[in-house]
Amino acid sequence: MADLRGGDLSRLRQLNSLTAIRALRGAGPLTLSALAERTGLSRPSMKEVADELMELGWVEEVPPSPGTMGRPARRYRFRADSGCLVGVDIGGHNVRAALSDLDGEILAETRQPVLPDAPLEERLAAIDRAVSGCLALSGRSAADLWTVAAGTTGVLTPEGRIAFSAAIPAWTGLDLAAKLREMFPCQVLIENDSRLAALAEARRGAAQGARDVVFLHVGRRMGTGLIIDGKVHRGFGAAAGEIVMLPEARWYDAPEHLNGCEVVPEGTAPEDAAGYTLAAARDGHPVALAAVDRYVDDLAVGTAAMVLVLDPQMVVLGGGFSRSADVLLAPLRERLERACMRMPEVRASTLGDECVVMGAIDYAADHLDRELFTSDAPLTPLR
Amino acid sequence: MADLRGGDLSRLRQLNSLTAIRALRGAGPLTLSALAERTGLSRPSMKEVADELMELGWVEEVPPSPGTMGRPARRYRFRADSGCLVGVDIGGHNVRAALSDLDGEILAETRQPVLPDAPLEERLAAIDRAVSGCLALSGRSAADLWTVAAGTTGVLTPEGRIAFSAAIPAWTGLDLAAKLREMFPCQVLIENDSRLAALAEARRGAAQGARDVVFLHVGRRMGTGLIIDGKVHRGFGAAAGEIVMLPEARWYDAPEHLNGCEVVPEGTAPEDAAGYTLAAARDGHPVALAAVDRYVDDLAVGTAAMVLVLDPQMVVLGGGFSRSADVLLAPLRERLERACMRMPEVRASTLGDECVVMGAIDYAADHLDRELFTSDAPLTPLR
DNA sequence: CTACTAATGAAGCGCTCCTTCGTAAGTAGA
DNA sequence: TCTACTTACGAAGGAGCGCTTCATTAGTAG
Repeated sequence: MADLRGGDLSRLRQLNSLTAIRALRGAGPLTLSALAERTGLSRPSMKEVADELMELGWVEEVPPSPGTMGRPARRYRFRADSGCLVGVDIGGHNVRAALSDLDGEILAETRQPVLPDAPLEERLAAIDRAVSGCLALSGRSAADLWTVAAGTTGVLTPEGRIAFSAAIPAWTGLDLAAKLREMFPCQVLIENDSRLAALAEARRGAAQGARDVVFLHVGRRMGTGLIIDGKVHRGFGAAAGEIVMLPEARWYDAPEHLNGCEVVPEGTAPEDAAGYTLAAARDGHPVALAAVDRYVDDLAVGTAAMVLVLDPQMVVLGGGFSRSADVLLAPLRERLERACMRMPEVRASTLGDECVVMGAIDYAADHLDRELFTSDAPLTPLR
Repeated sequence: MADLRGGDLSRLRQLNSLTAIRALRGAGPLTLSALAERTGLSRPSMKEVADELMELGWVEEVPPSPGTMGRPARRYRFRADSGCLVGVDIGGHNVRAALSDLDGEILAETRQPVLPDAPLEERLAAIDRAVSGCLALSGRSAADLWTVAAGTTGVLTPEGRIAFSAAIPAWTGLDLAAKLREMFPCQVLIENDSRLAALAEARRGAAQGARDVVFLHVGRRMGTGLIIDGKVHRGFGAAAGEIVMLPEARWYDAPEHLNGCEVVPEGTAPEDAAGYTLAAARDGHPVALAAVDRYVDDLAVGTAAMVLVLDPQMVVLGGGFSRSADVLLAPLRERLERACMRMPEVRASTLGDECVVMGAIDYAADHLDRELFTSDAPLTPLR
């Protein structure tokens, strides 16, 4: 029983304007006739709508394409550049940011290294530098910012506070949403990084087109992100996907099989240890293979639990260890095959390190879409 | 990027007609002025819409309510009685059916006993008798049927075939949807019984108002139903919620703790065994209490897995054993409290045996709503 | 230079909703 | 029983939006 509001004539115009914007966002520049055909409106009506959208600044004319038969047609395009979205990935060692236009087309990316145990201010400063860098690279100013979406490790509250973060000690307890709202004069969204990665994979990556996706962040810490019915599933308390907390799922200590393997050279930094084991396994080293086997044994238990609960179309493997997906995928598939009712597709991430920022951009773009296409407010003029 | 179709004037009228229907379905009979206020339309426009809906048969006039100041106002109501929905629960020992009007208001219920190992034809005949009984009780004919929604035990395929049913041997492999379409000349929907029970609890029962619900069917066989974002979650292959298949979740053999307890008298029918244990536990019998403890220990593992994955607002306990929820709830809560990131509310089902048929009715009503309110087809006249 | 193609722009029409205002049908009180 | 008051009804006039039609315009092809 959603909205009980009946429509005015102006409501109809609004609907048609939004339909036109949608059509223009979906395809490149379109002529008036093409636009009319797609929206089902007559040409004269379409013209009127287009004029109004031009006046409001949502749409602009581009030069007609030459070399066609007949009189050259006007072409219109959505002014995706009239604002920008920023996605931020706040990790332990790096703060990444990406800037996109309103269509989610990425225009600039930056990275700022930061130490895991850096004090709070330092990390916030890194965020500021990362975002400023993107703005500078793309020749924008903070006034062009419509939305900043940030993903970070740790368990969040629904309001955007950080309930707990193992990877970033200074993070726990912080009201990140409030801090970012102080820094940026625009809409601010906070989400868990694995969830954003999941979204990116579902939109642009390995799981493109799938409505129900389980994303596994395999790395020194396990994490997951769920896409259900095409949307990020965060749960009532924003704590969905935390199956790593269940001992029986055997995820918590699983990475230790790789980190503690005897093929890892003495004195290796903890974040590099698993890489040696995975590399050795790829070369057929029996001890490393056994370690990978034990790792996948454990990994498969929690994964099977998620698959059995949700029956997703696809499982995507991301995170640090997924660079060695060639070593992990086959044994993981084999175990899941035995454990699952219906075997989902299992794929490796195709987006790599930029996964989270892209997901953040997609998250921001989704939010914008919802605001645009489901609100009852009339279209406002764009500066 | 849903629909790119722009609107005509008639589209506006259609929108307003649907809004009016929606308003009338939500509240009882409404006067023209009340209707106009709720939909935001002006009175004259509302009148025109109402006239049209009357002509098409969707709405009818009821006598004005007496005793009011001023000139008595016309009142209109949605003709919920111009069709009916039937929900069917096909279980091992019983086939239940309920008949409702188009608003989901239940008008008749029937039950047909049937043996678990009865041949296929016998069970289908029981379904026919159960539905016919409902029609007779409410004075309807098969021609009034708009939708039949059936819930049954077992694993389904997305198309409504029965992939596997442990409780009803003759069921496995049956194309239930096709069979029911032969029997009833209307829309036929098939769903897993636990999912329908979950829907009923979310709409009318213990979890009313919650958008994300985990329903546990606790009984001789474990089953689950998930409501995510207010809708039944069936998964890509309609196999969601089958965590009982995961040995580590410790669900599969859990009921044995109750069935095999030594307080159960020799020679008790297997379906009654657990009842003795639960009753003895309620009386404080130490052996029974220990059995219940072991049962809940196991139950909590799989439940914690689902809660950690989904972070639902609520967990509802239904199924045969939930009649003894007083014995089970406290220890279950205690274990979940320790295992879960965010503790959900845990409640007992309030709908009892009629849970599945009610869920089936709600499922059918949802389907009808979607057809009505999201289709672009104009309103058709009702007979 | 002419024929052809395809988009443009203006005119006229019909539908849907809105506002306004006089009228009708009740109740409450003298 | 009559009058005043309240509330709904119904008709009239007006504005906005989209549709169809048709003459006009700006290109390409030969």
